[in-house]
Amino acid sequence: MTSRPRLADVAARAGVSMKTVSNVINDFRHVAPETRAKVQAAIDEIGYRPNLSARNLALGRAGLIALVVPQLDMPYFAALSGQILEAAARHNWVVLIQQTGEDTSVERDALAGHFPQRIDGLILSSPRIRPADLRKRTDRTPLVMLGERNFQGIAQHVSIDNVAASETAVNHLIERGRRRIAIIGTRPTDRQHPRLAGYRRALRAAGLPESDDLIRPIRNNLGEEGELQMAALLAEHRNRPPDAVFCVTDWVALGVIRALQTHGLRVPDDVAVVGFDDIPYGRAATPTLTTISPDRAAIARLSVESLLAQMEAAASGTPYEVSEQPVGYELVVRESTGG
Amino acid sequence: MTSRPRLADVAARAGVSMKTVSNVINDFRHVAPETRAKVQAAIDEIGYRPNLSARNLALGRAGLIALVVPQLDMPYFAALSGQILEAAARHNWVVLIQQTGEDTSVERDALAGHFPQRIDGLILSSPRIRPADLRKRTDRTPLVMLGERNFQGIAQHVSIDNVAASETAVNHLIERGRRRIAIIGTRPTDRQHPRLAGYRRALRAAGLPESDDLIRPIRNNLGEEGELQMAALLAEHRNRPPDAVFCVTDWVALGVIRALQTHGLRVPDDVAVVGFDDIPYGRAATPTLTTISPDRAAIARLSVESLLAQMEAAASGTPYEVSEQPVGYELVVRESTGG
DNA sequence: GTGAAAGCGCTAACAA
DNA sequence: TTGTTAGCGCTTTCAC
Repeated sequence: MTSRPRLADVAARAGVSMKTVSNVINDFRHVAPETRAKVQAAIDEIGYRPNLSARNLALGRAGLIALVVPQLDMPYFAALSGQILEAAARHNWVVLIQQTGEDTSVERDALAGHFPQRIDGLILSSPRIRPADLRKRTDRTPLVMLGERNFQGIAQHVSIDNVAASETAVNHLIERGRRRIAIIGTRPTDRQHPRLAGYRRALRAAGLPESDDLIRPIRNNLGEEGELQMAALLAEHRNRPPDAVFCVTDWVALGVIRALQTHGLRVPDDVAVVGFDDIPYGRAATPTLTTISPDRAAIARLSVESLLAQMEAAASGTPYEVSEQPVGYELVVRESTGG
Repeated sequence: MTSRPRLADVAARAGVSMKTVSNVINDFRHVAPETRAKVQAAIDEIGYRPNLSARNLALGRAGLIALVVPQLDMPYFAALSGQILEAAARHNWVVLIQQTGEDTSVERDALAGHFPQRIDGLILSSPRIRPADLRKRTDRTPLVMLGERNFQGIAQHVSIDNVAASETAVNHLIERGRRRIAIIGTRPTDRQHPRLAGYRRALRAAGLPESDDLIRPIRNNLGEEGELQMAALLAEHRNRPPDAVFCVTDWVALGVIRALQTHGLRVPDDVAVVGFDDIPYGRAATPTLTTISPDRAAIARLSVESLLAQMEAAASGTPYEVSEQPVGYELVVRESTGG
């Protein structure tokens, strides 16, 4: 056995044509059961495995979908990527993971289709891409956007309902008797921010006052940033600190907890904290973190399936109607809001 | 423009042959500068990008290397994978990430070369694979093993010196005046465990007593497991708890810290804690975690380069001598051992 | 239900 | 230094 067995070798061994072997491999109907068995036996005997480069070349596809995320070592994206890998594998796709390192130009390049390889589809999870960027896009590669921003009618978007989820989180704080609730991770003027919108809706529904000085922005999604902003908040409200904080991500929430503990405040007794994302650390932290847990498996599955649908639409000339595709989420109550 | 431009289109436009275009694309010497410029102009004008399926088919390679890790959402592997992605991209490889989910049979399948695609090389990071598994391997795909176990002369192994690194970590505790140092994450009888060996070496060098009841195993690398084992340790040594704990991973260390705080012990005042791996959470935890930080970028780079060297050796018929390839590490001192 | 042959886009002999 | 051409291994018309 000098080289790997080819389809022709299987055909020779089974005494059938290449077409028949191909039919068996691709699970086509209209193959006589005994022919199928004979071919399968030959495949097993010589240990044949198809050469994907050749198949993809013949089919005119790349066999590759790209997943663009900020960084793989950010826990939310690591978990998400893991799920997408599995969903893609179920459709025989290899996932080309591209890290942007928070570099907007890399994200724009990805949108424009500038990849080291040709790709069949693109899943883009990038907090920085705006609807305007998408409108400029001319590349026709099937695209799915992830993340909290809305892309109404511009691109297929798979996401939880961030407004409702945030409202749920803040309602939970209100139900636990909290009245002075801060939000860390957005600026009061950001009208497009769904998590801020949910926060406001919950306060309003409960008849609680909204005050912009309990809203603090972050420059990036890091624990250090949460720590900094929480410290600033405490400094500004020395006499009357908030009794709860809603953080736009778990990662920020961990920093917030650090700042609170550093300043001698107890979590949740003095200040309750809720995060967002349900990253693995939330369960190992002290205290464990209450959070919104999106159904990541569903996000992965629906994203991959949408790519497939877009390809099929393109192949058949049917237009593909983009939509906002909602997925489920759950409030996970842990120690940081009193268990 | 009905279909994507091909190499032949570039050749026609530039008025040269396909061979010349190929030479330019692959950056061969012996192309007249002006010819090169002309071809490059044509490439830019029609927006040509090579079809990798066709190239790989012609070259008889897959253009793919596989990376096998337990789970992408385990922070150490997420960070490592991110680095390997980048190192591989520099050599024009796409990385097929395969998650084993701690399933040993999946790991064995990977070793045997059972992938959904053909691959050019394999990087395997799996705590469960033993030298014996490797000896049975007949598949000739270039292989690099990662992780703490040694594979002397059986497979290329890229890793920090785990014995020395552990000794460094424990020495640090000793220098801070700790005398009763526990280790969590191994059983006293495991003679092959490099981190246990380093722990023992440090104690012996300092003339400290070794006692097997300060050594606790874990069933898997989880915070919950660290918490459990630390609680058990405290229960057994109620009167005289250890004054420091060396944990075989950061993930376990976070659980250990949880258990200590739950039992009213202060970290590091009462008990100092050192972890291993330098996962991102260590910086966001309270207290921040002292740890051994392996040079992950070097691990990634050397792994990919070794695959390349193995392929070249195979192509030229030269034997490839496997070795233990050491990479650097660093002790990062943070709050959990007193800053 | 099965077979023969053309072609997917690229590389690399071999020629010139 | 550049051109010609035969494959790489698979799918897929089209005939049987």
